[in-house]
Amino acid sequence: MRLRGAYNPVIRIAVIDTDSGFVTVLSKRAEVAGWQLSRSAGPVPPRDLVAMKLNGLLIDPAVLGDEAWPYLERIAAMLPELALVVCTGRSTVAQRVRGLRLGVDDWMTKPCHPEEALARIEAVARRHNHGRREVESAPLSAGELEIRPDRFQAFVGSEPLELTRREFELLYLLAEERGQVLEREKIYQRVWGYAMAHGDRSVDVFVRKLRHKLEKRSPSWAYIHTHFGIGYRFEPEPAGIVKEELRPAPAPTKTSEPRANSSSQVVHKTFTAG
Amino acid sequence: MRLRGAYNPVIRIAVIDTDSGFVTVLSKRAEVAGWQLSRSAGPVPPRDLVAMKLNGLLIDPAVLGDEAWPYLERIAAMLPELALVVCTGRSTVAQRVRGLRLGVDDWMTKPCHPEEALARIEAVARRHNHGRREVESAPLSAGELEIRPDRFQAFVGSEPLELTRREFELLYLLAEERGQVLEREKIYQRVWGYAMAHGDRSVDVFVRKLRHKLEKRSPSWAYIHTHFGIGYRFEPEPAGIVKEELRPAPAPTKTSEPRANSSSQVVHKTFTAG
DNA sequence: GCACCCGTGAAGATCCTGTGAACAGCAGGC
DNA sequence: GCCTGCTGTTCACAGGATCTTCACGGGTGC
Repeated sequence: MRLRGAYNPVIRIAVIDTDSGFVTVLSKRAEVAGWQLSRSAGPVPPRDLVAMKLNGLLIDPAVLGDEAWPYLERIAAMLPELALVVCTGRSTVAQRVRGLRLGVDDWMTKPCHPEEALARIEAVARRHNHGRREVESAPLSAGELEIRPDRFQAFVGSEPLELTRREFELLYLLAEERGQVLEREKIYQRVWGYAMAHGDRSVDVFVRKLRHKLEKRSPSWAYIHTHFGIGYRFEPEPAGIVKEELRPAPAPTKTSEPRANSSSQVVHKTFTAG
Repeated sequence: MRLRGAYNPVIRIAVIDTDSGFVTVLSKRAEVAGWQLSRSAGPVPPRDLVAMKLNGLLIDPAVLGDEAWPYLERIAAMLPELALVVCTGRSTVAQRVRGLRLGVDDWMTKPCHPEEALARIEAVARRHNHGRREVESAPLSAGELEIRPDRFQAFVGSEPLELTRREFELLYLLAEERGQVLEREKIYQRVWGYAMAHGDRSVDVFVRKLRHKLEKRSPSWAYIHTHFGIGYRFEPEPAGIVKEELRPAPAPTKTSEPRANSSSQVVHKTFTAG
């Protein structure tokens, strides 16, 4: 195995099932296909699933007992990217529909063939990856900035910004979607890999850190713009633009003081949207 | 409670199947869910499928005979965005795996419950929309206006209207339903996400703010029209038009004064129908 | 002419973001 | 094992931006 970036192409799936015969066969097939498969006979805490950075989860809810529905629901909500496939014994139409509406991606009935199980997981993953970006290794340029995924670092000239990993990933995501306004939830989902908890301010804090480091190395550019009530947008712009030219008539009433950059306060915002 | 997008795209699916009973029930359910469903008893040329702008296709390959595999393959290749679901009689594991690997997203076995069929299509579509850049990122044009969901903002030329989030969502909703008169309650329901309290004037206030900003950037057009006792309608019209051409006979009575824009008062209303 | 509806402006409440700092987790070095 | 530096997370506060609400008056339909 080799090191890979944050954007790893290895397919990692987990199986939660007590039918060891089925799981063993599945495991063999998965190995042939080059997938990483981990198995468990009981519920795995959602936190751990997050840490495993899974692409798919095949689960028999029967092993969860009463906790099955809440568990599935929690998983689906926390990890919307995860290919969540159920494979279980008899079930009613209502149960299947409930599961699918909850966020389960596919529902198979046992006995099911391992090959079909893999094919279905694959189909879900393919569907999911469609919208996704291709291999990311090409450096991006923006303003004075050069963002190099191969180094997990951004540079101004030859000076690195000394970004930490999360900072880099956030910057890279924003820069990839240059010009687009990204909602906080989307950002969190894509950088952290799971759903943002209500009230989490991490994205804001990291944006602040990024701005700080960006400004240190590239003071005359503004890169990250706030969109009130929505999220952030990446777009390199020469700083100091206050867009006066837009005002039809400045109408210098009385308080016509320049209002320019007072001391160290810097205008990060363009507030295109509120 | 949080803000939500107001964009509710219609889901369009097609069914290719000869089992008219099944299709009829399906069709009923789809209607209830607010989906558009079109039916066909034989193969539909891929070109036509493209033109239909479908979100999903439910198909029984049995009606295609020998052409089934190539047909499925062509569809999957031409329309990777389409949720392609098979629902057919008995099949072998090998057939199912082949189908899934070809690009079929889900494979059900008849007899299958219509509700489950819809739930599965929905599940595929949901998965698909996740990785994807917003479905509704296509900008709308109206008069001098360009409405860009990717920026949560509307522009005239390159000048943004500087709409806040709510203002934008309201404008976008109205523009999506261009030409339709929308009741206040409906508008509130879709933009705010919950039912409007009796006597709430928020919609009116936001329409006013919108008109104000629209007029600032695009003074020679009227976009939002009031329908007394009902609600509002979006339709870009060059300003100053009083719709004389609609009256059977202009019959220039006496009040033929230009009634043009007196000072700052502007006519927002067209009052086509009370 | 009379109810009712809508446009308008403003004020207060509410929500959102920037900011600084404290806290927790982890890895490496001693 | 213990200390230390680096990261990432969480919290509380303050200043603004935005949203809601209200009252008033003119407009509209009957």
